[in-house]
Amino acid sequence: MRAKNHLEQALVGIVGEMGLEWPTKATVEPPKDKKFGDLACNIAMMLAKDAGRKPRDLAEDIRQKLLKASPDIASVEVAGPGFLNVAYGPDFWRKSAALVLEQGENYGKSDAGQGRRVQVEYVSANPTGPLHIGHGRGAALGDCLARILARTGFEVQTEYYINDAGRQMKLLGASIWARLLEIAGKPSQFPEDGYKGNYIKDLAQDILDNEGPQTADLPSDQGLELCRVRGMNAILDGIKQDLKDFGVEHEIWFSEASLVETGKVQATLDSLKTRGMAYEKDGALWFKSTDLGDDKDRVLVKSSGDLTYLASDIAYHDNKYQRGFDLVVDIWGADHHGYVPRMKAAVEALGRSRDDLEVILVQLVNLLRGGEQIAMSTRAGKFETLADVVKEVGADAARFIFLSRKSDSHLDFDLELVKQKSMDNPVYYVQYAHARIRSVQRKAEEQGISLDEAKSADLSLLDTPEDMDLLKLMDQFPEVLASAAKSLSPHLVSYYLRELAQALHGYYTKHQVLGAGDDGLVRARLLLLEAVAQVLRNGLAALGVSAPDSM
RNA sequence: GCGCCCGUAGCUCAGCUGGAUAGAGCGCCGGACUACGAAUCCGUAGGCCGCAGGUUCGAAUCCUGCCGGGCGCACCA
Repeated sequence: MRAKNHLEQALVGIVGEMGLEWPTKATVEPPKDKKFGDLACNIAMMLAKDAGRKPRDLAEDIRQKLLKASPDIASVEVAGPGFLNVAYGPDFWRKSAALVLEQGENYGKSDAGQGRRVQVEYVSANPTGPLHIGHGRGAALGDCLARILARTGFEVQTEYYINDAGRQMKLLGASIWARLLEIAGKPSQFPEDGYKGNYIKDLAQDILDNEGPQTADLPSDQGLELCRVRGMNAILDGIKQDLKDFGVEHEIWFSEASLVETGKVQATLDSLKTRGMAYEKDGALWFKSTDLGDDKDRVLVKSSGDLTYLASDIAYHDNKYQRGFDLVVDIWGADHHGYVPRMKAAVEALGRSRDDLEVILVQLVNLLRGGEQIAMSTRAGKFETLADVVKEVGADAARFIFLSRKSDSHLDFDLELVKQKSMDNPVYYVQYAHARIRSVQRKAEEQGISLDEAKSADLSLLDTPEDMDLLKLMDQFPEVLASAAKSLSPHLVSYYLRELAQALHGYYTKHQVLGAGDDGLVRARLLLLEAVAQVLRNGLAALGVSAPDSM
């Protein structure tokens, strides 16, 4: 980050002096291959046409100016079609370690978001049953995204939307009521589309235990309502607990029913009508979403007078923006992708830019055990719950797997593989790097070398290629976070951590720290290791994964 | 039929706001503990980046058309 900023600034200055404009598409980034230096820039190729010169000639000019611009720049080479390959001197890189230690757990943070207010809404599963593994993926993603955004200068709030107003809730009540009557030995009819899981019977039993056997004699409308409310609350409590055990806590739990009851839905519908975005036809109220890129208009109020889910969802998003969010991020299961165009249309109809809503679609999780697929369906009551999976493999391992893939690719989650403490689950690889450093530090203290003492070490003793690799990687961390935030892609962070851990393990194998011989060198290396440990901690914290002192 | 996502090494996947010989882990094969934790490290082999066109000085990356897989196309949520 320091290096990139430094070079970019220098180049912008030089380009300006030459009377040329800095193109937004110009890039300054680490090249694929280390032999091309620390940073490569394509500016000469971008500007060649405007300047009326050959890319390589232009690059040569810039090269000369760049060398004069800063003593930190050790070398500049013109390569290939006109790349500028820039290398910084060791002293420049050594400052990375000092900076990390100085900033501690704040290292990596930036103000890239400039205080924009962002809401991340995720999981939001209907409270009709326990969370399954697919919800876990959304939970990990949303939670991690919120952590990353908070570290990069956004003001973030997390939220869970409870669909407590619709048909599914009635169905839940009916399912429980039927089971309750069954247990009480009364005639009952289980609803055709009802929820068949065993937890429904447990809920029925709980209600009977708490309310007494006479509950089964209630008139059915009262019984249904009791079961609906009790069932929903019990399931919500379970969901909250499961999320908590997974390291996920939403700040706001927002009720759909509250929107309906307070007349917010009606108000939003009225405002759509006022804007000419809604019209009546066939006894129903329609949203004119075709005006805004949807392929057909959508019903808001059914001819029966009932609200559709879309109506309350539009009102919900209206409410979000009224709460002052600049950007709303919704994390949905990929099976809802068809819903995106109408929601984007809705946001526009509400008078916002459609870019003020970002929908992240999370592909389904393919749950396996030893290569064999495990079937999942909430309705049929056959599934492996999130709680079961977390219990079996641990929250850290599960989270890391979820966060190691971009969200729009399918994910194979093999319980047996995830449990293995090998590179099949890189979480252990990264955590081990941290634990290893901790172990060295413990040994150092046993030998009477304190960490505080090491902080005054002479960093110029760090001069091997492996030292430089670690220093350079640490310098990249703030930018990794910023770019993960910008592209809403937490997996960038887990890939980065794997790379840093790899460099650390390599360093560890090649260079003795405590056995370095020279006292000064021992301290310098201890300091380097503490800086690496700090970055590992900061990165893992951004993922919501622990950084253990020993394993 | 229309729409969205995916198709990169034997397997699981990065890379996709175009850039220099396409990367990682696992697996295979071969090495490294009388040194701070071998949950580690080092090395070898392995690729018409689904196919065909197009744009460009330059395409895994952008555009078009096919092929294959997944998911959607309700006055359900």
